[in-house]
Amino acid sequence: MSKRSLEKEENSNRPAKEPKKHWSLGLVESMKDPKLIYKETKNIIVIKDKYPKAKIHYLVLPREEISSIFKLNKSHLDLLEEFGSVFNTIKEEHDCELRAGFHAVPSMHRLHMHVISTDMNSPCLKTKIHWNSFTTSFFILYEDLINNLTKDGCIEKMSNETHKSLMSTPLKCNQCSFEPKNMPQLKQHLLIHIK
DNA sequence: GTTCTAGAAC
DNA sequence: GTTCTAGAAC
Repeated sequence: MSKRSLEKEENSNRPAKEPKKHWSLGLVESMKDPKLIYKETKNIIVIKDKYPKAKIHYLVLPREEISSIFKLNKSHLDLLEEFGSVFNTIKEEHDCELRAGFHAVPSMHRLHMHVISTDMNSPCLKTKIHWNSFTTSFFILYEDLINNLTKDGCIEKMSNETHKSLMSTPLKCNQCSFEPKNMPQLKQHLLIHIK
């Protein structure tokens, strides 16, 4: 008698034919989820980050299928100008300091600009990589990206060496000179900066 | 991107 | 013994 292998479907309600999508397409899926959409315009959708790394954390994405910052050229400057307008609008709607920028090495598909508050106070902020991806030059500020694109006509890829080096940067508070020993100590320390 | 967890660090 | 980090995930 042959042994029947068990189906390894995560969701048994979903038709088995539907292939499981790769995690890196998660943002494209999230853009379709009304529960996650914060606001939208003709060319842009703003969603709430599913794993926010601060009290406020949104993602600004184009409806156009631009996979990452590396597909950008000068023809996209108008679209990016709209990113800036959306950022200004979001700032008007919030009482806290907000920063806008892009990860130098994005993990997820679809060009996305992070709009994140400086408190960095969130249960989803867990690792050194999380921290360094928002507090080192791995985080390309919106204005810097515009300047680089205007100057070079494209966004240069970061070398693996630079990437590795930035991710292993020793922890340092983003609001003072404190250098915590580890992540729990950093997270505890961040609380003193909350008004 | 997150989850899980082995083993390093304490 | 417990806390914490960091690498694999087919």
